[in-house]
Amino acid sequence: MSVTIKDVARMANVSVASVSRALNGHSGVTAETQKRIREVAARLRYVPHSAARSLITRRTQTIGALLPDLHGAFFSELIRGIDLAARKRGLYLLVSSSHGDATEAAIALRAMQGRVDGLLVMSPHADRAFLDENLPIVLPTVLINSHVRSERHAALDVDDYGGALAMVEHLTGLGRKRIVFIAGPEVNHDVQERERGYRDALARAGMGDTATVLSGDFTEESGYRAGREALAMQPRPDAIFAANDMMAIGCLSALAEGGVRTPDDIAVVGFDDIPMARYVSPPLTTVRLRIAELGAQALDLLAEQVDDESEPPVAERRLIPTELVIRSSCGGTAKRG
Amino acid sequence: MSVTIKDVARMANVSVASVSRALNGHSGVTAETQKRIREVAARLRYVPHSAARSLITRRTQTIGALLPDLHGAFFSELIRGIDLAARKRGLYLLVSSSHGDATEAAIALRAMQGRVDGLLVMSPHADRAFLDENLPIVLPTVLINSHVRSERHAALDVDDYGGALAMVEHLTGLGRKRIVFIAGPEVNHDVQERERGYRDALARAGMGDTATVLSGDFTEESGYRAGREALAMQPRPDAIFAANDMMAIGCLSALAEGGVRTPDDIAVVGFDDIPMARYVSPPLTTVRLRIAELGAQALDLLAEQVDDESEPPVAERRLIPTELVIRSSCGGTAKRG
DNA sequence: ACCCTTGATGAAAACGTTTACGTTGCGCGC
DNA sequence: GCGCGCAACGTAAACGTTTTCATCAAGGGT
Repeated sequence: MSVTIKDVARMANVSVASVSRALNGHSGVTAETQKRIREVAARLRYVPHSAARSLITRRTQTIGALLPDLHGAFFSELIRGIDLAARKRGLYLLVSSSHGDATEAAIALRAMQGRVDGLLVMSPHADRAFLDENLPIVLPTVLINSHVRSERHAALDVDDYGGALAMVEHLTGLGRKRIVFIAGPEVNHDVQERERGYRDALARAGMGDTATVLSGDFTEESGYRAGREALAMQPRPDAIFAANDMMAIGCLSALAEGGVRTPDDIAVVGFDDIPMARYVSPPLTTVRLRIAELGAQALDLLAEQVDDESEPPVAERRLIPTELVIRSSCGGTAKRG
Repeated sequence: MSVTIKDVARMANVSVASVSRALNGHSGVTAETQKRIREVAARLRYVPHSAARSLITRRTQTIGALLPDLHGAFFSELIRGIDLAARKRGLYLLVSSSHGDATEAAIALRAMQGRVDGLLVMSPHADRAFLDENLPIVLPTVLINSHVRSERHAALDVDDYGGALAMVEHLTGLGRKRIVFIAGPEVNHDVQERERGYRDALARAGMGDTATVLSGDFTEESGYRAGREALAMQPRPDAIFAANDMMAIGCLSALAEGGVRTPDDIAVVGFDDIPMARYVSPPLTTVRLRIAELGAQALDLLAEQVDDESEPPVAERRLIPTELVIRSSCGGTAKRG
């Protein structure tokens, strides 16, 4: 049926061992015979049977990615980053996403057993117990944007804290005095970090006692509600920092409805830099996440672990920096589009 | 090191053959021994070595997806659809995306050789010659949204034509008389189909001679330019159909700037139903694509082909229906949000 | 009582690689 | 000229499954 290493060996008048050596660039084969073997292989369109190879080398050249049910841009950016980095290293990418619950995620994780050399895990279900239960200890793993701190697994997070800190410092720098924060789902790790950045920035500015947190759930509607709440406050805030862009956008509507000018009366800023952010009115100042970079670096980190199996996996933890995107909704200097 | 079928066999006092049979649910093993073997396997946390299995069965239980550099939501929806359908069938998903040029895509395609049981191909580079050159004939393949008609490969397309047809019929039904179309990149297959739908709908309404096409390239800016062009036309159009939402949004800006009311003076409609579409002012009437369904059905189609290898792959071609989303930018009845 | 069928089980081959080890031939130092 | 080392190459084992074939016991029909 398909052409195997034996066919190549026969056609080139050598043993299978030589073919293997020649094709893998190992020593112990003349440049001349190597050339001949390579030519024969190319002519026969020989492609090594990956399963057979994996069986003996115990390497699959594949890494698995366990991803959550993400919203559009985030997901594609992440995969793009991972995929590009993987291809650069000649690795394959096995993807499993959109798990409804922890059980589904566990099944997916288990299914990847033995098919991958390493694992990229980003999942809301992936808490400590979950990982201990479902992850084979030996498998190199990198946790992406996880709240779990494990001494066994490396982790790579987006710098939510730093981004929020920078954003609030920008607002205080512009002279805003009463900055309220619209929070997101409580369980969300990103939200917690963003709120922490908000509080710390206020504290640094000596305004720690002004911290005010309105509740939200990442939806536009909850942002709208929070906006109306803010309007009713006495004294009124002069800036609103929403934990994500969708809520900021909802908030903008509420303010516009209330006849309040943005940013003149109240500045509104968000987080994520979703595509829509630049099109709302006024264009939204926000924090950009470099998701592709997150994915790429996660893969690199993982690949390093996979490569030197000698080392016990260091539980390194890296942060991906965020970037302040100043548009006009904050009333500051517009640095970029 | 890891636990193999031999370990299970030894612990259960049977041969490896029986273990294989028991675990795969084959006949020729007592219910009793099967139970015993299953228990031992579970206790040892035995998981079959997939490479060894693939080596002998010549099945990898994996399907490959060659995807282009897609924009956010489209990409994630597609993968979600594919992934969900794949998991339902116990198949794995090997992804390779974001190929800059045809060479990169070819390399990626070749690399998947032997690692997958079937292929999902969606790529602007995947023309007839490309496929003939890089696709092993034996490998079941489904082409997604491709302009290539091949008698060798099944194909699954979004019904761009039908969507455009319905949209234009909706506009004519509302009494619009001078409907112009903003085209996208010429090479784009979707664009061509959308334009074809536009022209056919006009022809059906007996307005074939009013067909007017402005050029665009899918960017918001090109939509803006086309909008200004439309404003300058004599007589002015009373409806603008943009080949995608981003251009429609750019067009809206141009009209607003020109002091023209939408939809009263000129209706504006788009295509894609990107998330932003409902948030612009006025909310955009558009055509929704069911991308997840596209992905899911593509996988199903492929899986069928993989399963009955007896049949020579029928070059079936299916269409995924589109859905008209009526908002207020067309001046018609708002049916949904 | 004997043969034949049937069903459960085991032994071993096969899948296509990589690699440890053995063999050969050649050049080089003495 | 002789042994020695080394490079090139071949042989065969090993990886962990599935599956074919053989074996064996039990049971049923004559």
